[in-house]
Parts: sequence; structure tokens; C-alpha cells
Amino acid sequence: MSKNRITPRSEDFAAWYQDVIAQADMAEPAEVVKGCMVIKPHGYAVWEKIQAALDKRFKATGHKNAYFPMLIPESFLKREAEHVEGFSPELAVVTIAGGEELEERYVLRPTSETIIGHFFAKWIQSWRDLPLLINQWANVIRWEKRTRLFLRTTEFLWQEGHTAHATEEEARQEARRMLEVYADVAENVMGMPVVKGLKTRTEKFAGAEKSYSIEAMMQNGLALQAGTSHELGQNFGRAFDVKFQNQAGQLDYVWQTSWGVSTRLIGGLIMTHSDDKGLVLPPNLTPLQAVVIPIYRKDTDREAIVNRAHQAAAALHNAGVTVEVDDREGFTPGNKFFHWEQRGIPVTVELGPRDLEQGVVVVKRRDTGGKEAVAQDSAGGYVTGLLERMQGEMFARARQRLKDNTVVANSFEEVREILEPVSAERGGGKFVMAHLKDDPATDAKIKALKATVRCIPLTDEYDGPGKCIVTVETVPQRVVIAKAY
RNA sequence: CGGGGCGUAGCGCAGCCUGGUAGCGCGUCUGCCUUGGGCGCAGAAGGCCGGCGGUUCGAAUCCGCCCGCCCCGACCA
Repeated sequence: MSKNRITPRSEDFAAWYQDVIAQADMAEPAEVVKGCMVIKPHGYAVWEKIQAALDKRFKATGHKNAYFPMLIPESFLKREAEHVEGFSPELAVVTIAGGEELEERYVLRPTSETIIGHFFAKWIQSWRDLPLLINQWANVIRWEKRTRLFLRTTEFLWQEGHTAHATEEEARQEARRMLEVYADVAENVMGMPVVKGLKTRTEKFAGAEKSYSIEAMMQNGLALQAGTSHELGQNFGRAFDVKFQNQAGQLDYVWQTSWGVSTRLIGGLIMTHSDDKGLVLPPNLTPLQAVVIPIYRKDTDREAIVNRAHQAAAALHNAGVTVEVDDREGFTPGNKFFHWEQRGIPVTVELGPRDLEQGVVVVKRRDTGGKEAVAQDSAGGYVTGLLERMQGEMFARARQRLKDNTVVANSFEEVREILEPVSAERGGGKFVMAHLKDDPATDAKIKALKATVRCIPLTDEYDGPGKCIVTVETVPQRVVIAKAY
């Protein structure tokens, strides 16, 4: 059956997620390459929108794009002890090239701190060379045991920012600034509310001093780490001998940061807004905001209506709306409605003989399904206003869901009771706010519940200090505990 | 990497247990009819039955190995 091939969320959330991606024609498993995906045009167009929103903000904060090799000498990874330990299990290594066994093997980059560290050492001599603010758009390879389209694939697309600074304070500000950029894009462009926080020592990036993340909540209540920003301290500076002479004439190692978001964001986007009919894209992120669908009964109507549809599209375009006319022949209007609905286009504009007579168009919004007849003359203004309202309302609904599913717990037993029944397929996930010490031993206790400490929020919206639910020591604030992707 | 499921036409699946001419729905193509939520009727095309090997007169079907996908675990953006 070609009808209704999307499994309802209530039946099996994980199956629903796969179905939405397939029906929206966003991506498919690479089939012949383990764990990899083919990002199809509609999925890639969404990535390009994410890229554009981020890139604009990176440039506005003084960063420049550059590109480094994807092959990294294996020895580079080993220079930072914690880094190699963290990444070794998931490396893919090139051992033969040009028909000969390589003297030194190359790893396919899992992340670029090491090779960029090597070049930073060449580029930086003086405090005048700092700060150095670089971003790279690239693909990376991490050999994960288990993959899911967009959320965790063997190869994925991302950006990685790498910066070097003269002082620890400046590096800290940079890491925090970029976390804010990520939160801005997540919330105001993607309409996906996030919690900004600090990772625990256990969860931080391998080789970092501190890691920050933005954590989003999916419709099943599971957490998704949507972006990370790290203070690397002088760890990579020491490992790669990135030294500079400061204004007092003394040599010092640079203070570095790195930060990244990936195609995983697309997975987050899908699981934030989409419904049982398919993908739902927020107006600020969609490659196409509106589609005009001409409806005609006889061939004699056809020309007049298609012409009028193009006029309507031109009016929308002039009002600043990204719009297309679906004037494909051989498809019924019903067919076209479903086509665009599954692909998440925010607004469809229907134009048939009845509307032509009455001088109106019928505007339908994807998120709520609401329909409204609007005078043709005022359609441009109406749709721009509608798109703006939709963006706001989609974010508000997602934020309300996050709020409704965030709960307070005051004992380990409570946390267990809340999170034990939660699963990706059944849903029921919560963000559980509890006092917990930042200590590998307490993290391990949470892990036994198949949950993790997602972050220690940067702004405490709860009751300040309290007793750790594991160690009973007093800790400064509650942390977010959840099951996660 | 352990446990489970699956791989047959572009897509979704049946057939396999009990070996004997490869089927159904959707889509595609042609024609007619239609077009306000996946129109209808008639006709047609389309297959290394995931791969390799074995058993057999004969394998989609039985056996072994391999590959891939999905789900559940352990590990992670």
C-alpha cells in the first residue's frame, strides 16, 4: 500500500522516526557501506539551511573557514593521552595506499584537534597572532557500534570550530559564546528549545578541561545532545607545542577551544516538530516555505488557473516568501497535498475555480492543519505573518513539552522510578532534576539506570544547593538526568 | 560485539515449514475518463528470490559461511 506508510508515534516511536525520514525523502541507509547514509536532496537542503544559519553567526563572531586533511597521522592522536583513549575504539585506519603498506598509518579524522594543533604550532608565534579563530566544515568518521539515520552514523557532516587564545579567561568566554550561538540557532531558527549546561567530568570531551552542551528533548522525552563546546585548556597546546610569546616576552602555551554541531541536528529537528503525517519544518529552516497548488477541473480552466497560481506565487515571493508552484501535470491535487505534507513544507496555498471566482486563495498551515480563505490581494502579507506566527508557536509548543516533562526528584529511588520504564520506542522520557555530585562514581550509579547526567545547567532555575542523592554531600545545584540518544 | 527479526519487480509484501514453470498490492508505461485530500476502467512492461558454497535429477524453498538493514543490549556527536 502506498497509503499511510508512517507508523504512528504512539505505536512505535523509533519506527515512526524511520518512516518520516523515508516518506519525506530526506535520507536512506547507504546499504553497501556499513552505518553510513545517503543524504537525499530534501535532507541536504535542510542541512544547507542549518549551515547557512550557523556560518553567518560564526563569521559575525570573527571566525574564518578553513580546511584540513581528513587523513591524520596515527601518532598525532596518541600525543594527548586522554584524547587517544577516548577515540581509539572508534577509529578507522588507512594502512595501505598506492598499493603499499604505509610506514605510518593514517586515521580517518574522527575530529581534528590534533592535526589542527600541529598547524596552529606553525602559525602562532606571538600574542599578536592571537586569538586565532578557525572553523571547518567537514565530514568525520567514527566507527560506532550502532547507527541511526542522522542521529549516529559512521560518517557524518559537521562543523568544528578550533580557536587559540592568549588567556584562559578569553578561551572560556569563547567556548561560552559559541554555546550561545548554538542555542540561538537551535531555538530561534530550528524552534528546538535547549538546556545549556556543563558536562560532568565523566561525560566531557576526551582531552578537554570542560565541556558545555545544549541538550534538547525529543517528543518521546529522550534527551539529545545537540551541540558541544569545549575548553581545551593548554592540553593540546602542550601536546602539539603551540607556544607564543606574550607581551611580557615570556613563552606560554595557548589556551584552546573546540566546538561542533553535526547532521544530528536534523534528527533533533525531526523528533521535535514532526507528526504522524510526516515531517514538519519550521518556517525559518525550511528550504521551501510555501507551495501553490493549482486545482482545475477541465483543461479549459487549466491555463487560467495555472497563470493565476504563478501570479499568486510571485506576490508571495515579493513579500519575501520562498515559494514554488506545483504545476506538475498528471498528478491530482490530493496527490500533491500529500506530497508536500510528508515533506514538511509549512504552508500550502490552494487555488481552484471556486477561489478564482471569489478572489481568494485557501492557505493551509502544516503544523496545525488549519485552513483559511484569504483575499488574493492580501495573500503575501497574510502568509508572511502566518509563517512568523508558526515559527513562534512551534517553538512555544516544544518549550511547553520540555517544561511539562521536566520533573524534580529528591532521591535516587525517585529517579529510578521515573526513568526505569522509559524507552526510545515507548517514550515517556523525562528530564529529572536532582542534586548530584559531579563525580565518576555518581555518574556510574546513574548509568546503571541506563540514564546519564545530561548536564549541569548554566542557569539554575531550581532551589540552589542541596544534598546529593547518592553521596549526601551538599552540592551547588540540581543537574539534568535523562535517558538519551 | 552478544540476543532477536529481516533481505523475493522501483516501493510494500506473500510463497519457504512440506524442493518441481516466481506471485499480489502500490508505483511505472499506453489509451480512455478525471482533477477541492493518495480517482476509475482496460491493456503492457518490469526478477542474478542479498552473495558465495554445499545437498539434490532439480533450490527462492533444505544446510553452511559471508554481507547488509532494523529492533533490543554493551560503547558513543
